[in-house]
Amino acid sequence: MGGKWQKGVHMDKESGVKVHGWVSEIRDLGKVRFIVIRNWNEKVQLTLKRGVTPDNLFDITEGLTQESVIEATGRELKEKRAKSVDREILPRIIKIHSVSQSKLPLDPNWKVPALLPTRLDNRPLDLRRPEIQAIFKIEFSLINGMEDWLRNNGFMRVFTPAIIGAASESGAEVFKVQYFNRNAYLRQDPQLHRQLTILGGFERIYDLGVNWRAELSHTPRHLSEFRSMAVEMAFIENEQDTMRVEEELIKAGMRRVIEERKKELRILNIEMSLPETPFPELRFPQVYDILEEMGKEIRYGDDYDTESEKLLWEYIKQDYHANFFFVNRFPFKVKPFYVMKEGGMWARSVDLLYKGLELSSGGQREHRYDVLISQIIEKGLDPKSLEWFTKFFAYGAPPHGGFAIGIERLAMKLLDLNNIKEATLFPRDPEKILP
RNA sequence: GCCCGGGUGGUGUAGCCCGGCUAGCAUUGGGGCCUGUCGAGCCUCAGACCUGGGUUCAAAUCCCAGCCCGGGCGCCA
Repeated sequence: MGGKWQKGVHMDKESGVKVHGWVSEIRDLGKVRFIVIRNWNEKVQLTLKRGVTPDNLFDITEGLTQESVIEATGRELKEKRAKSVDREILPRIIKIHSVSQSKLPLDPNWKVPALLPTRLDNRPLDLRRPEIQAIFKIEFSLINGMEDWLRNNGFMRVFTPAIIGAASESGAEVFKVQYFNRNAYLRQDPQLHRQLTILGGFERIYDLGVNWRAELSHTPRHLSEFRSMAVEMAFIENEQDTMRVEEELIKAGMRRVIEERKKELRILNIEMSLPETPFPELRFPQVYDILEEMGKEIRYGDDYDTESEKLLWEYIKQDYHANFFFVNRFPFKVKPFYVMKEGGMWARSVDLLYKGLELSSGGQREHRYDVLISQIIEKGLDPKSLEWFTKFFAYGAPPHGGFAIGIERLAMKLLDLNNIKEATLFPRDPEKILP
């Protein structure tokens, strides 16, 4: 008999409804026993009554523990009497798939909240909580909305290598891996291969993938392994084109979340509304003046620091009533060799900040072979070591640019999470690689 | 990597300043009572001072080291 799947529940007219899930609560009142199960869509109460329910169901559920996995078939009450569940069922059959040990390492019912390290050590149990599942459902919709927007606007998804033969030169520390009989590195950004794909004649691409950073960062906004939505496009006029794409992309992701994750947003108590576009743009060197007015002195030509990011957010909130904003024209000396210069000292290099946190870096890349080589020399790098990358610019390179948005950072800030690990299923940091 | 703060039953905490008697509470777990509970209730039992060293008659409490965790900074997404 083929039933149909509806909200994770198997429907079948003759035998009634079939439900499954993890046991959330058991309340035994002697002659009546309530078993509440939870799955990723709903909570269902099984009501067992002496005299109505077959006696064997009382027997087999006698030693049942919280977090055991069961399946039940029975009649659904048209008017449920249970308050805090979605449905109530009088079971006829109960099948026990797995009995959980008692003394749980954390309580998914959250009667006693566990701390983050405990939760991450026992992540599969933590993930059973509806509010944690809500985070990842929202993240799924966010990425889906972004990908759909990219596809609808002519971008093609590509996969670039995660293992690279030479450490790229962005300054971030890389993980070394044993590659047969020599050393290789895990990418800290798909940047350079995205550019090489552009040189391959693919004009609008994105790479949704993993990046690794071997930095000893102990902060609520860093991971050793994180994912990014990395976009690259050819034949741009200037870096403004990448900014227009980036803000629409973010908006499209948020629009999708608002459309299909109302329930999850409510669980997390988040009111999400679409930001206005275009996002405000601040530029160096005016950034120095803004900061100085706010009492923060940054030397002309230097990069700003974490405190400045927050100050600039304050400024943007007051003057533009916005939370997203771009910072453009960073000093060339604090950016990598491949960015396009602007007026000698600055670069067409753009960061996107949201609520005071850097979400992405990007901008226009240098596509002129001679200029690229001279910038490598200016940075004090060995042109020979980058030849594997630069030599293809000698055979025809279009103007191009792009950006990479940190997925977990975006999700973290959209959902007001206070640690990026909350937005990661199994986060990796310098200490933690298990589970 | 640097600077702060912290590790008490399975989970979350009180106690630490000012060392001292069965280390308190909640939740969880075992047993019992209850036919509509819903953070069920009531009775009862069980379970802990991160590791190592030092000071002292006596250390969860004071000192040192290590390990682990959290926050800030740097770096970045």
